[in-house]
Amino acid sequence: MNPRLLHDLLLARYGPQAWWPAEDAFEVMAGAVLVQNTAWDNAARAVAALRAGEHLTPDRLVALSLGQLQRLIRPSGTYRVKARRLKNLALALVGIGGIAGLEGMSTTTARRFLLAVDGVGAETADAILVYALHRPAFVVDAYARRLWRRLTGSEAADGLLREGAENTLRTSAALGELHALIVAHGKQHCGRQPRCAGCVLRGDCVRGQVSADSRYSDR
DNA sequence: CACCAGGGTGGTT
DNA sequence: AACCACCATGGT
Repeated sequence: MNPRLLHDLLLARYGPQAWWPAEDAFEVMAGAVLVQNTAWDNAARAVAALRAGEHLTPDRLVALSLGQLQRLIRPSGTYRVKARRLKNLALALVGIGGIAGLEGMSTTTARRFLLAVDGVGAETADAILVYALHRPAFVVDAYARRLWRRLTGSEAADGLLREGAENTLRTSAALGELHALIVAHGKQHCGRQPRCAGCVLRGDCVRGQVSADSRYSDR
């Protein structure tokens, strides 16, 4: 399965996703926590509330009481958990001198730093790396695993999927677009019919856009 | 009414 | 290492 081919086919079908419009890096980071297991519209309400109160910096967020923070982000769901996680992240950033401290790190160092925050797992860390810091990182999520499974018929460790994509595409723009496209494809398309998720590569759902012989090409 | 959404953690087997 | 309950709101 070639990530570049997948990127090109999905892009041709769904178009540019213009994902994660945010005013600054910390807004992306907060959004990445708030969207965990949550529909984006609900996370966006919480982000808007934080923005409206001008709380979207590490220092301002740390200054909020837990109760105030919980009240502001309530529409995003699991708000007691997320309030704690946002504070953990903001506090960790304050500890390294703010966003600049994170931007000064190499991508692998930044990734370790983010993963050390209680409440930031691999998916959230990679989303922050690619969408907030514009690093070449690929977000492996449930859609990507399912697509891989259906295209190849086998399982693969998250790390292998991630490195495969990162080693092939190499730019944050392409890797961020690929993840967004996979999500767009995964949610809008054939949610739980096992035979359908691979249609973009098989060419059988695409109405003449994709030739049927452009399917497998192992990396 | 059930089920899901741009997950992660902590506990149990 | 593989499961599992839990978190909790808003939309369909």
